Amino acid sequence: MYHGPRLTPRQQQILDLIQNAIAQSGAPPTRAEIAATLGFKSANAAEEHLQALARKGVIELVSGTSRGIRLRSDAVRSINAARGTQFSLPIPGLTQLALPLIGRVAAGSPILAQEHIQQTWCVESSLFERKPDYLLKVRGMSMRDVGIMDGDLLAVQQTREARNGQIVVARLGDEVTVKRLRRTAHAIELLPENPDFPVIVVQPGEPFEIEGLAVGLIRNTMLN
Amino acid sequence: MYHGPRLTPRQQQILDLIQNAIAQSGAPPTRAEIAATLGFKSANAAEEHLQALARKGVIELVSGTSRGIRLRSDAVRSINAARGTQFSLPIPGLTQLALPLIGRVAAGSPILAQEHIQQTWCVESSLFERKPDYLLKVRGMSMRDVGIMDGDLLAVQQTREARNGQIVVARLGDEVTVKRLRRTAHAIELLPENPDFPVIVVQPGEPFEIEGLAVGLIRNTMLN
DNA sequence: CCAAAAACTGTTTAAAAATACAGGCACTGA
DNA sequence: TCAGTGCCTGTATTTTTAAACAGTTTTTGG
Repeated sequence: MYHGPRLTPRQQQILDLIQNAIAQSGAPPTRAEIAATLGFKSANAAEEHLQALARKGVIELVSGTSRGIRLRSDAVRSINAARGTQFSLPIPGLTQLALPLIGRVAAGSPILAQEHIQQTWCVESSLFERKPDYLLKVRGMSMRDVGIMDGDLLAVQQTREARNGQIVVARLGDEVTVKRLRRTAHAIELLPENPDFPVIVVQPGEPFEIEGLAVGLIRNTMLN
Repeated sequence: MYHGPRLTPRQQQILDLIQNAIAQSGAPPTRAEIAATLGFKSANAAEEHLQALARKGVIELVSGTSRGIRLRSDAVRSINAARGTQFSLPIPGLTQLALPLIGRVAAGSPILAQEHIQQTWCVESSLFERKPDYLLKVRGMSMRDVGIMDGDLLAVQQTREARNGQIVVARLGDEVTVKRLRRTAHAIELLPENPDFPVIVVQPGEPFEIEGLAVGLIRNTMLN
C-alpha cells in the first residue's frame, strides 16, 4: 500500500498539468500558464499550489528562474503508479545526469579533457547518493576486496578534498590511481584493498593530487 | 550518408548545450545561461546562434516565452546519429529504460510483483551490454570474490535460460539467490564465489527455477 | 460551531528573459 | 577587392515571470 504524500484533487490536477506541459512543450509551465489552463484569474493561485506540492516533496522549485519546476521522480512515479496513471515512461523532465566515461588518462592532461571521453550515458541523477561527475574505467585489481574489479566504471565526484578512509581517485605525477586514502602525521598513504599490492606512501613534496571521490560503481558487462 | 543541415562547430556546441540543459535541469536554457556557459559577454551572441539553428530547422523558437526552445527531434536525432553522439533527450520513448529496484522478495510471489518495487530509476538503455529488466538488491557476501557485495544492485535480465558458468538469479522454493550456475550430468549446482559458503546442489525434482541472468551491477553508495 | 486549511481574486514589484539595434573583426567565395 | 556570413560586444527596451502581500469564500476536521 502506498504511503507517500497525499495530494488534494486540485494539487493532483496541477501535477498532471506540469507533466503534460513538459511532455508536450518540452518545458515546465509558468504560473500564468497554469492559471490560464485551469481558468484561474490570478497566477497566485498557481503559485500557492506549487508551493504546496513543493512542501509535499513532489516537485522542487528553483527560485529566481523562469519555469523552475522540477519533478521529483520517486514521488511523482509512486503517485502515478498508485493512481494507475499510464504516463509514458520514462517521465519526461526527470533530472538526468550526463556521465562521461573516462578511459585511459594521458599524462599531464586534466581528467575531464575532451579527448579522454569515450562515451556518455544519461542516468537519473538520484541513482547515486552523491552526484558523480564522471565514470572512470578501473584498471587492475588493487581494490578487489571492496568489490572494485578490473573494467568496472567508477562513479567519481570531482573534488580536491577527501576524508580519511574514503576511496579516492588520486594523481601521482603522471599516474591516476584509485585507492583508499589515509593521512598520517608524516605522510599520505594510499592503501590498496588487495594484499598482493603495496601501500603507496606519498612523501611531502612529491607530486600528488586528489582528483575525486568514489561515490558509486557501475559494472556494465558480466562475462560468460 | 547524412544530408541534413550542416552545423558549424559553434552551432553544434550550442545544440549540445541545449540538449544537456534539458537532460540535466528539465528545461531549455535562456540566452543568458547559454552565454554564461560558453563565456559570451553578451546574450545576443546566443540569440544569433539560436536563430541560425532555427533557420536550419534544428530547433524551433517560441517567440515571447521564456526558455522557448524546442528541439526538432528528427533533425537533432539524425545529427546526433551522424556524429555518433549518444544523447538521450527526454523525448518519450527514446533510449531510456525504467529500472525498478527489487528489495526483499516475499515467498511465493513473482519477483516483479508491484509490492517488491522500492524505487525506480531511469538509465540509458545502452548503459549495459544486455538490457536488464530490474535491479535486485544483493543480500550477503556469497559472491564477494566476483565483486558482488552486500547492498549492491544487481542488474538482472529476466529469462529462464542460462548457460553454464553464468551468474544467475535462481529461486529455490521460497528463497531467491544469486549464484554461478553449473549443470552436471546428475544435478544442477549453484556455486558461491566465496569459500566460506557452501555449494548448493539441486537434485532433480527439487523446486528450482532460473529467474534471470546477471547482466550488470550498480553500487550506489560507497560508505565512509 | 470554530479554526485551520484549501482554494481562490486582485494588485504590486523586482528580477529574469527575449529581442531589437548598432557596431567590430575575421574569414570566404566570387 | 568586396559583399556576405559567422561570431562576437555593448546597449537598450519591452515582456514575461516569479513572488510577495492583502483579502474572500469554501471545505474540512475536531
